[in-house]
Amino acid sequence: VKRNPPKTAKVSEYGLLGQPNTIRTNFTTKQLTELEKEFHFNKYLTRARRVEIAATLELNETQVKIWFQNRRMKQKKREKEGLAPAAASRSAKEANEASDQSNCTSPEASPSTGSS
Amino acid sequence: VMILRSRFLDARRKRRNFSKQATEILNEYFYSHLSNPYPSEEAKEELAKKCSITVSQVSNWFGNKRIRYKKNIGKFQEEANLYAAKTAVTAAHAVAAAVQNNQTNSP
DNA sequence: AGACTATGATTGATCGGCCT
DNA sequence: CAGGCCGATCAATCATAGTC
Repeated sequence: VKRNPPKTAKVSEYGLLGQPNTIRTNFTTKQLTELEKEFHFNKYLTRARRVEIAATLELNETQVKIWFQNRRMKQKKREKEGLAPAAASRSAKEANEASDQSNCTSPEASPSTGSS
Repeated sequence: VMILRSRFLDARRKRRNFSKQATEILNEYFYSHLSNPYPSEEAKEELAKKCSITVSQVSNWFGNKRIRYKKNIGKFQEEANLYAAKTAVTAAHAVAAAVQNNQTNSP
């Protein structure tokens, strides 16, 4: 009782223009790092904060808003999966790494990517 | 252009193909619900259990399957026929069993 | 061994529903 | 009625596994 039609009827009806509207913008590492940092500070944004971040990172307020929304969903999914696979193992060994947050879901660490 | 490689080694992106049996089960569901290949949360949980994978993986599988199927139906025609036939056979067996059952106890 | 294809996962963005 | 959030999905892309 959730989905009826495949929908996505007009996700970007670029009628007579050769410019696909819905472009999947590629966030830079810097933008992602800042967004991530802000997320750890606050899971939710206030209007003011959103405006500020958007300006700082040169993004639309909508993009920032959506990023936070997706980020929250991502975290929820992570939490959910990180605490269920224990089907037949009570071994306290891998009790888990729950209680954390500092955990970085996106190890941006560019190892030795001296890449230029 | 160089700075765009931010999608690097997502360490955990270590993928493992699902077992042949799991794929079998997923495809069976997909092709038997081709008119509406959107399993409910409950159905996903059931499929996940049968396939020994997570619900998220089931979701990913259906998401990828739906898009890729739509993108090139022709490429999946053979597969579609194969599962359609398999489903038909299963149904036929069910009917046969029902008939037999009906005969044995229907005075 | 290398090119090409199949496939699982990730993610910016959209859709519909619900709430404030 | 506008605006934000959630849950599900889409669609493009990444990186690896499998095939030839």
